[in-house]
Amino acid sequence: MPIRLSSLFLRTLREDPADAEVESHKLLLRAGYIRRAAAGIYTWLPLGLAVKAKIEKIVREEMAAAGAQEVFFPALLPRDAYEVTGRWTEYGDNLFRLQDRRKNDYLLAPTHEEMFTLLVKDLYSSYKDLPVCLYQIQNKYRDEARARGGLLRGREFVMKDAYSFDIDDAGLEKSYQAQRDAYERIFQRLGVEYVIVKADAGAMGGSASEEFLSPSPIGEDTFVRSPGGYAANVEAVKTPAPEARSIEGLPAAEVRDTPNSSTIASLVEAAGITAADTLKNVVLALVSPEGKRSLVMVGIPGDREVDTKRAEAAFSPNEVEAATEEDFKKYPELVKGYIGPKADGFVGIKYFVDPRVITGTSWVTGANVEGKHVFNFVYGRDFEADGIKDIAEVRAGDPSPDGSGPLELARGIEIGHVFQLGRKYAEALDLKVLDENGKLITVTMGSYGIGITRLVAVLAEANHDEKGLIWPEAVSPADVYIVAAGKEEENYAAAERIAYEFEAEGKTVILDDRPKVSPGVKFGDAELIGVPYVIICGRGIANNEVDFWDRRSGERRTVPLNLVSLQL
RNA sequence: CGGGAUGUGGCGCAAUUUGGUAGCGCACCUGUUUUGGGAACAGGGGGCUGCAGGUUCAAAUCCUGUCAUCCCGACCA
Repeated sequence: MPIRLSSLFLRTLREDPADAEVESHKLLLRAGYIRRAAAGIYTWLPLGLAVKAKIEKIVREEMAAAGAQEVFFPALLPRDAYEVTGRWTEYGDNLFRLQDRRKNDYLLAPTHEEMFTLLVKDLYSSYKDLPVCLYQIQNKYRDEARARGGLLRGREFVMKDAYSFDIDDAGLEKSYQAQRDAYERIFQRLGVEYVIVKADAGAMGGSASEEFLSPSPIGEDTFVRSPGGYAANVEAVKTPAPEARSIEGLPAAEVRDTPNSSTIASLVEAAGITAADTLKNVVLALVSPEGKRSLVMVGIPGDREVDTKRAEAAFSPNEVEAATEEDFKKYPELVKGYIGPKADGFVGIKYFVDPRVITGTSWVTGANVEGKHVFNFVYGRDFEADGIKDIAEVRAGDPSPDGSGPLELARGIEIGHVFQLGRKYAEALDLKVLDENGKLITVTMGSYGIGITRLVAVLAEANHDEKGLIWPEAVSPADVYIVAAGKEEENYAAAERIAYEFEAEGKTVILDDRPKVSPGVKFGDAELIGVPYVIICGRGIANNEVDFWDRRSGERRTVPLNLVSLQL
């Protein structure tokens, strides 16, 4: 049966809703795909549901092809499982918590690692059962501090999450590759542009991790790529260290007066050097998961700022904050504005340096005395560090870690994430199986996510013009959109006939059979709703002709009625 | 959580400065005419102005509190 606009639950809007900012959000609301129920929570209308179902269908087909089996967990979970892994507390304010009538704690699941792990533990106990890969397509709940962009970052959203279970690392590698390949096929079939970037795996304690980003100026993730094909999330970029140089013959370190030069800018101005010649020593406060606060100092080239995300990744699982006045008070040795590395170090403060600070490099840096800096301060001769921390900002033009050329910075929307979790959850939840020698071994896991509802937004974002949406064929709510225009009965009859012909061929049809609606309104709605092919049954019907519109190219042509079905 | 802004029929907005009891466009309903680019005319339905207090003869408007929403930032397995 064609979807009839005369009875479809739909109301299109002529004006942009005031609280929508990004195009996909505006258009999905205007074209009647979704309605806002609360901040970051959306109701799906028939058209929206059709698009979502198309995406899910493709995902299911490719998951099956990759050997994954579908299950379905509750979204409402008891506290227990999350207590074992510590996430009941660790997840913080982002977790939706609630109680039942007996005051037992529950949560709305933000993710399901625990449940999958426990399910496999529940049913399997032999290496012969593995590998196995399970997935679900499910609502997730995260009480985001700030939902944004409509479907782009919601507090309730649909995610496909898959988990692989293997007995060893080689198996995990294979399972990971199978999912990664499936993701490539899924995104290709959906017609969505994507870049696979290396991601930082630190926080989750696993090893390999890659994100699928869809490049977009409204993306929340910044990534880098090189002409030679390197791509990584900024958090994961490893700054290449230059070759160590000889210390021989370098001028001796020299403390000079540099009054009123407590900032890099004023120092550069006063000393006639460049910011890149200076070593900026940033004091950071680390807050451990247990809430303990400690200070560290990191020396980075003076022309760069600290990238908070990179710092968080480098010091994970600690949280990183700027040191406060109170922190400084506890360490009177630190002379603000003139802080520098000390041969014997500061008591209680670890000192790290940027990877670019290597043996033989010479710096201008603080002398730990008000109004003085030390020049020709050479790493490996005059000072050392406790280690390397790569927390400085990455800039366009920086060399790629693999030597494949200068990096370019771009924004992207995360649409998928594949991740070798390893044994973190299996260990925490005691998921073990017997191996062929009858010995218990811990299972190793992979985790693979695709943001289904986010994909609706990403596809809308990438496929629209000023008139409305233009869906890729694979996800369009229908294959063809037929408009009965004009008032003549035969136009409506012809539209009906064509609709049933397409349906008979297995195509899905939206039929605008609304009586007494002017052609302009119908054309406008057709363009707004965005089915890629539109057929107009109007004044041409008298000559057995219809108009065929290609929504994407804008091409319009008149075709004989009997050849209509050949157009698709 | 910090900064900014906004809450008025389904949607977009006005009236708030200067208190006087809510209006316009779209959408919706009825009728007539109209039908290839968001028709015309006539008639009509729908709003405790986010909520709670307060001031006042009188509050959408002033005051206090509170809640919510949006944007920027922080945060975001």
